[in-house]
Amino acid sequence: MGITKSASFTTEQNEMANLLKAMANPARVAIIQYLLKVDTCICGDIVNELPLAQPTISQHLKELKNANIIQGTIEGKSICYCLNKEVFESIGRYFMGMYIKLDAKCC
Amino acid sequence: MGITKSASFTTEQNEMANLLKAMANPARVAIIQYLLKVDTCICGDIVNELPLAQPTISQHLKELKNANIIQGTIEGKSICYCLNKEVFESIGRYFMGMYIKLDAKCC
DNA sequence: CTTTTATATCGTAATATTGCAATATATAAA
DNA sequence: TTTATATATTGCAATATTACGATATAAAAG
Repeated sequence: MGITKSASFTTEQNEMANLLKAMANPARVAIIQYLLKVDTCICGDIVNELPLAQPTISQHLKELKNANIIQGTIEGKSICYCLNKEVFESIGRYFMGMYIKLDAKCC
Repeated sequence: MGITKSASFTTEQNEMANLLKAMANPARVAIIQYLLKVDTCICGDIVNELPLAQPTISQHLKELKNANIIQGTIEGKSICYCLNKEVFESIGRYFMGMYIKLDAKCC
């Protein structure tokens, strides 16, 4: 039905799925990589960096903000965005933890 | 348009987005966690573990297989599934790498 | 061969996502 | 105040995802 049966799963499972979903789009991957590359708060120029219309990017930024992956501060008439470090540590540990627990041998 | 402009982004960006998308669903998060928990190849009992119908789980397993996150081997009339270790190392490193590069200070 | 068990595929309904034009809002500059 | 610049919101069309009943396939058991 296009609707995910969230109620059937744990809060942790739903939260992880939502966080991953917020990153699971090439435009948002590109935004994250760009924010990492410039290594500082950037004001405004994300729109010029990506081959998408301004409303589309605004929408992607909103989703990243909702997922707490980025934060934005109003700076005059533009907005400064940057990545939230803790989120990347948390996801990184999640996956590295799985990797370490996993056995090398498989079926 | 519901269609992602994949052609506008790099192969790496699209591949990362696809890999994350394959994990970005609570049912698939639950499947991955279950496969990790049992810590061995399991044959058949995923359907009994999750509150979803058999065709739905079959579909989720197919998506995980397509993304190379799990692999399945035919074992008589059932199928043995297990997680692909490399994928988790690769994603883990991706996020930990970002975490390390990130500056503590933000806007 | 027939039945049982395990899994896959098809078809379809409900809902979600993506992208953008048009437009709104808000601040800064003139 | 008027204009320019930056970002957000609305509304909508195109497409994707999720879930499942019905059915198909495939191997093992009887």
